[in-house]
Amino acid sequence: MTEERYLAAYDPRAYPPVAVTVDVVALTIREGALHLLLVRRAEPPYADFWALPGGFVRPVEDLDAAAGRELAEETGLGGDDLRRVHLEQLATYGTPGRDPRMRVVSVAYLAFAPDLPEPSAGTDAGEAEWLPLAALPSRRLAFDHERIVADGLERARAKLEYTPLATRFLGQEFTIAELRAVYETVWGHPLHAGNFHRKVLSVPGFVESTGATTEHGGPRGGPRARLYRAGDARLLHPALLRPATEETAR
Amino acid sequence: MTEERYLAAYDPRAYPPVAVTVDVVALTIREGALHLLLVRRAEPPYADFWALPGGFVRPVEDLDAAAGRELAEETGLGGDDLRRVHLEQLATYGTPGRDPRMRVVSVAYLAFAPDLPEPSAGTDAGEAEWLPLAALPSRRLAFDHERIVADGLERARAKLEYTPLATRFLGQEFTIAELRAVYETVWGHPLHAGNFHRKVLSVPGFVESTGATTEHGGPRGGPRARLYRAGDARLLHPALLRPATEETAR
DNA sequence: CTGAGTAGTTCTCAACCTGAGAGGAACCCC
DNA sequence: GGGGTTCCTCTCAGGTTGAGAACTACTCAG
Repeated sequence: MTEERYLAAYDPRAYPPVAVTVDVVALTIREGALHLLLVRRAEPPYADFWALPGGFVRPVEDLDAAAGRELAEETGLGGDDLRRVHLEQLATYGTPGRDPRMRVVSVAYLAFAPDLPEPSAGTDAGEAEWLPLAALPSRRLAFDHERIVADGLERARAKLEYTPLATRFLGQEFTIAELRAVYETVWGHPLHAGNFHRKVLSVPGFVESTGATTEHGGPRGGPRARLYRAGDARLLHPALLRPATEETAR
Repeated sequence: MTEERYLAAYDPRAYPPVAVTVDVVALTIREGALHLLLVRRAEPPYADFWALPGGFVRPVEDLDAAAGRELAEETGLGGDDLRRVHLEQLATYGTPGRDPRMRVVSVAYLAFAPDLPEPSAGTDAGEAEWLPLAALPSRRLAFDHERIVADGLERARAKLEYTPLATRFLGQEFTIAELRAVYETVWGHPLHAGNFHRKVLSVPGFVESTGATTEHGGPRGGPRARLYRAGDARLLHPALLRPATEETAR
């Protein structure tokens, strides 16, 4: 059996070393637009390029923990704030040559965060920023990070359909209109306010009422809105499907 | 920036080595039951335990290629047969201590295969077998492979909802009833034949008619069935949702 | 060869869900 | 105080789903 042959005959220490890293696609919504957390690289390769926050997994550290640590380091977030962030494994990228220095296998994570204070605040160094996604196409990222971001975005769009994770972009209490704005921002098209409202309230466990309303109406008028918090569902049934996008990815 | 500090100050060669492996959750349907490909380990750790087929990623080998190679080695499949198998990345498992020998990060893959000849046929050694999933609970697997299998099964069930991958469990041509049997097997409950039929034919690109029918009726009677082949859709719109499973994973 | 049973396919009908539009009411700003 | 904006609810038509039944073509046992 090949596995056994390898385990027996093969001493990994004798082979070219492999490094394992984590990279985080961290998304948030600021001023109605999706933003991506990027850090500026100081050293080659790709010096001065922007890249996803990430780094080596430590010798005794779980992958999830490494991703959480990287996110905390770059955002300056800790404790409770960090606990409000959704973090999930996205995919693993390990094509030979993706890092010119050595074989690097990178486990990518996807994070949804509420609107946070400016990044890099807590950390020791370096430039970090929340980049509006609209500005991304004009910026080349290090390594294969553009592909990772694209995969992350697609995953994010899909996740909003069948999970209540849209609430992770918002504070503890939010209005249905704010929740709708999250969907519109991530999916990139407007939704019918009335139908969205009906649907959100009809899915069991998506949101629960706090009984309270906003203090004031909206800045441009309109009544006060009722406030909700996230419910206890982890999956939405029935799902909130996004309007058909013409071609079904044939 | 922490990543940079590491890259500069940190020589991975000086650290305890990390090994990267792939493991494959390969599923097929034989005699109306889901089966999982397992190999028997010859060497410690977990000698004599059954495990997922897998092994080290070679120094210059892409992750997907490594998974395909492991699958081919254990099934004795090659060329065209292998091309009919669906292979996708599942998730990555890297908790420290999951392999007692050293730090091992394993990239798991999920495969859907049509009913294949007995495994291990083409390979050089070792025991390999297709185990009916019903027999799995009574068997302890090596490492954290039970968890990986559980994750793979959940992914498989979800994938059948919104992709046409159920066809990958079947031959080039199949009847709607055979397709329905795949869904019933993977989801674990019976489906309404008439409604399933209507739905499959109404989703664009799921299946296309060959114009032919089976040579004979079924073994216990019934008319000949029309034959179809997989269509060109890669996503099902609208999806084929599985009946609500009581608790919505609250 | 015949009749009972099985299964593929189509149809019907009620229940539900969705998209689109409209309207009432609360609120902002001027 | 009035115009414009937004939250929330309602209505209605169209589509989809779940359940059941009908029709027909076939196999198998007798």
